[in-house]
Amino acid sequence: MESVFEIIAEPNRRAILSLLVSSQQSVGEIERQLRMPQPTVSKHLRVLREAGFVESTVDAQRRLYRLKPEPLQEVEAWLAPFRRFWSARVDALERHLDRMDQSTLTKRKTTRRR
Amino acid sequence: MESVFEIIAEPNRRAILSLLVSSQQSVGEIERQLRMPQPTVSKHLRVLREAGFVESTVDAQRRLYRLKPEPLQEVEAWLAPFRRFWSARVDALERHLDRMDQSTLTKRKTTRRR
DNA sequence: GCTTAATATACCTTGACACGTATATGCTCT
DNA sequence: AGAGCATATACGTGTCAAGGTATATTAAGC
Repeated sequence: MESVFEIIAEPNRRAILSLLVSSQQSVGEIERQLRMPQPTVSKHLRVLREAGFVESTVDAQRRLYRLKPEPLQEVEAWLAPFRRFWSARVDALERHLDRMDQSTLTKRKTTRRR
Repeated sequence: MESVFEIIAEPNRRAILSLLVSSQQSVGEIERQLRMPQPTVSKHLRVLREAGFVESTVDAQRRLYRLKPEPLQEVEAWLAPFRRFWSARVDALERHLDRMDQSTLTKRKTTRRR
């Protein structure tokens, strides 16, 4: 389980991460919201913690888990070069469509991205 | 091999994708540049093609592979909510640093993101 | 101090997938 | 048509990680 990509390949872990975007959560809260057995949650949290995706603080018997940004920023960084690529493709497609059919130009313009 | 995340979990596949950012490549070119056995390249390309990451066109005996944007945009989309989260964290850190040490303010400001 | 709640860990089993080696398919050129 | 190159597929094997069940740890409250 070396790379950040292997970590987020697991659906349950992605679910946990998405859940933590809103706010920190205890193990029990995660368990209930995602309907997964407690050992499963704990094991995935361990993987996420060791990979730096989350950190935990102690609150009585509970442990509160919250996100840490670095690993996902690593994914973001890997993705960056591709972003240039696909926005170029979208632009090219739009230019192509503009030439093909002027009648739908207005409609498309309103929903154009970037 | 359902999700796009499982696809990009494999390091060789990520290498192939990164290689294709610059331009389309034949199987042999990929094989040589990444120093991996030909069946390995072909098998990974098959996975990438079936998942929509790449498409191929025939050029005599060669097959030229090029990127398709959609699956990686899916990753991008999943990542989006987290981006809000970590830029907030960075801002908080910067404010904190601004208070701590005014002497380095100028230098940091020049390299600040977003 | 004992019981209960919250979380972590141990152990086992199963399945998936990446790799290597060998072979098949397909195209080109003479 | 046959030889040679480029790419794809088949098959057998080993590894590793996820899940389930059971149990251990730690803290709280009476």
